[in-house]
Amino acid sequence: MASSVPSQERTRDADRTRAEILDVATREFADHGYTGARVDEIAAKTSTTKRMLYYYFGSKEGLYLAVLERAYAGIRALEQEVDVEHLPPEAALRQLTELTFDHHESHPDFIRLVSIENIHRAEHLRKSPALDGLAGPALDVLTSILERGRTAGVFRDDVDALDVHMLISSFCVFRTANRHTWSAIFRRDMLDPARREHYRKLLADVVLDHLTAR
Amino acid sequence: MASSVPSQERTRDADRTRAEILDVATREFADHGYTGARVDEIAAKTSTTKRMLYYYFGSKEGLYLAVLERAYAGIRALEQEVDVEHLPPEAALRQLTELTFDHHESHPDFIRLVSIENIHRAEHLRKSPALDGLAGPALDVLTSILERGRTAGVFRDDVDALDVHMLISSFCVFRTANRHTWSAIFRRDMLDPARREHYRKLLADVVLDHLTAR
Amino acid sequence: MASSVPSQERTRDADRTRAEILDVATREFADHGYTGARVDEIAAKTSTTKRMLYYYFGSKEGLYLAVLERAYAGIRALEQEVDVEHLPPEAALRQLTELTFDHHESHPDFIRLVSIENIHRAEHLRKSPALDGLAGPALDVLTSILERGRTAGVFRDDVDALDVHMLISSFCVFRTANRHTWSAIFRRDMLDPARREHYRKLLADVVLDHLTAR
Amino acid sequence: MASSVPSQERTRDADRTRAEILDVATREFADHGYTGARVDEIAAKTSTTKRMLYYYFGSKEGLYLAVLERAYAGIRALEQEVDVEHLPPEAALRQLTELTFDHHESHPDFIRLVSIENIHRAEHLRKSPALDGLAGPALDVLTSILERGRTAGVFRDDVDALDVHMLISSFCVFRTANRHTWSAIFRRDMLDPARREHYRKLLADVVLDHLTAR
DNA sequence: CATGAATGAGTTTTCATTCAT
DNA sequence: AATGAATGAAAACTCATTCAT
Repeated sequence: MASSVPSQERTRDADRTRAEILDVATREFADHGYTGARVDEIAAKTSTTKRMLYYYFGSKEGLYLAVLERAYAGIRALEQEVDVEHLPPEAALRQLTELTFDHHESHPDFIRLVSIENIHRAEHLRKSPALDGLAGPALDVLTSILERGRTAGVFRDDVDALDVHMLISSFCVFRTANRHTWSAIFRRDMLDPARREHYRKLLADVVLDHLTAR
Repeated sequence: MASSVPSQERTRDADRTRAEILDVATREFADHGYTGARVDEIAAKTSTTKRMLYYYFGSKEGLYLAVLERAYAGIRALEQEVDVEHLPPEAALRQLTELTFDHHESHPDFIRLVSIENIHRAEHLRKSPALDGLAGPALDVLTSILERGRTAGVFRDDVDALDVHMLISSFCVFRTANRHTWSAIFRRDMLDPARREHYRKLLADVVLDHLTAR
Repeated sequence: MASSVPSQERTRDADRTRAEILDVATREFADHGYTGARVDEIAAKTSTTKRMLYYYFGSKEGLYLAVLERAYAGIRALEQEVDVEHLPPEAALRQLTELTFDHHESHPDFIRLVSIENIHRAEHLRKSPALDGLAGPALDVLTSILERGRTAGVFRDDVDALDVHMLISSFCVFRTANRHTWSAIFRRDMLDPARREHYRKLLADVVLDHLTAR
Repeated sequence: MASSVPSQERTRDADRTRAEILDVATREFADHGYTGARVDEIAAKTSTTKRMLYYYFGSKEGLYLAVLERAYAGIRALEQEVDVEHLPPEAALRQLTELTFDHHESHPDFIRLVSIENIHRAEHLRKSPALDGLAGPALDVLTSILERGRTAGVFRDDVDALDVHMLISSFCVFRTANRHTWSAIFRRDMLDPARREHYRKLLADVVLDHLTAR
């Protein structure tokens, strides 16, 4: 039966091949940076060949771009998971913060890719249409929570949703992105599972303390 | 005068050559990453030749290491500038936070180097003796301020100096390190001079709100 | 015919390329030593490029190793040529000695490579599996001849096959390996064809005189 | 007193410096070959500097030549040590053979230099006047012994002194020069002190067996 | 769609030698 | 007679990409 649906078969294989290449490439780019990653190495770790890689993605840069876009696309999922509209503003904000925290922790490759892309001044990301509409979803939930909080009189009214997002992101990103130099200098692993809960609560406290101050 | 002391002259020239190479190399490594930086390019932007670069630093990695060590050494200067012992704890903490903020803003190359070094899992930094004693100075002032604040009853007593330092650093580093992807997505330049004061105050507020909460 | 079997064709081309590189490299390494040989020069004398050389052999050392292994492998052929079992011991020993003599004379590159490898304290050869089982074949025939000679009472019984092999080898190797300094000092070319027969007989006589002495 | 004879002083220092450089250079050239030896390395292992090396020997080749000439000059000493005229021919030949054997064993660096020079087809040695008159002394004693032996009727009369010298040299040189590949293949160290006497006697026996055969 | 072989331009590194003092 | 710094040419090696089949 399978052999009677060659085109679908082929397509499914093609998708599988593409996905495999992207998986491997994500790991390699995240591990060694854009320049540091080796096309040969990526191909070798794949069940296909280098030729396929060029067939599907055109060039090293094309492959990197595809990796980057897929990584950002995966991130959008966060917002859809969130359902905090029914919670009171403070609880909702705490939960969103913690969800963001969890999300960063479970996507270290993505954070490394972002670091790498920043080293390259986001020249690839900027050219990509993948980020269109990435800002909205990321902020909508937060904006709504802050709104409710302000209306309810529990949140200060001089704060910007994007700044709160920046505060949360900076902590979450830093914890993963700067893990190695931090541990080299301060002998403390910010990703030590034993301290996870501590950091998770610390961040939420910091955010709420600021929003509810005075 | 100087020209009458030949041996010093020679030494000074060598130091000047070394320093010039390090200046250029810092820029190039910060700009393009370790792998992305080109020894040829570094040499070309120098008044000496590629050969000298190997004469002084042995290899590309040796040069990168020297750049990294010098960059971290320059950071130690911060702590010596700080003199907040005479201020009341809250004012002192605010000032230390702002000084740290300023310091990061004025050393973008250093922050890029740190990002790059994290991509490499701090393998170079870890091997270097340059980071010995880097932790202490960075935390001593903060520890003392927190102590005073706790004694005076104005600061909570369940906070770790290193965590406060992490909170401050994460914001300062993120603002510079993730500038480009942030701006690509949210269309807001975190380094826009017009928003500088805003962020500077925001961070200090956040830190103080948390320390003085309840 | 061959052109109708593409995969074999490809393989054969690759083998041909490999073999060509090895041929040229053997000459160059034998001529100038390991350090003295130039990768660029080897490549230039090839119908391919330097890149291919690295593609197949990984590094200059890898290429040298391949050259060395192939050279030693070629030597094993000697033992298979020898068929002296039907001769009486003395005639057999004389013939084996002369065959060894001939073999060395016709493989000057091999002897040079061995000299070179000794300068490097056999560090490459020692790491190579190519020499496994090289000792056996080289000695089996000789051992058998000596045995027969002893049994027949024509050879002394206090001689070691390996020592006889050493005696023969030293003369044959020296004649080629030290040709140049010898000729510079004594004005006599040990490889002069006119003296070939003389040396060939001399060696066999020396070996037999010792084996049959008393 | 010493300081009152500056020119002699200087000369003596100069000689000492020259000698030290030659000592180090001999080791380095013998260890790594002509191309493999590094001028920097030689200078570094010296108590003087690279400049001195060029001052005294002009170039790497000049230094190598000086090393080679000194090494050959040292060899000439052998013949002066020998005093076998009072011994009967057979004993004299045995003793000369053993002396030659001992001499080679105690000059491994010289033998390595000879191998190296042969790799370079004796191009340096040939240009050097150092070898003039090297042949004579080396053969005079042997020639005289053979003469006496022939006259006495104990030695065959169809042997050439130079061929006997070649027979002796080949064994002695091979034992040192090919030590490493031999041991790699046959697992027997030809320089093992425990086998020294054995080889020493073997060679003398072989030489005498041939000379006295029939 | 697949595959090993091939390529050219570039990248790091090395080395004997010389210069300024 | 001495020294650290400097140099240019060459050597080893790498990489993204394409070709032939």
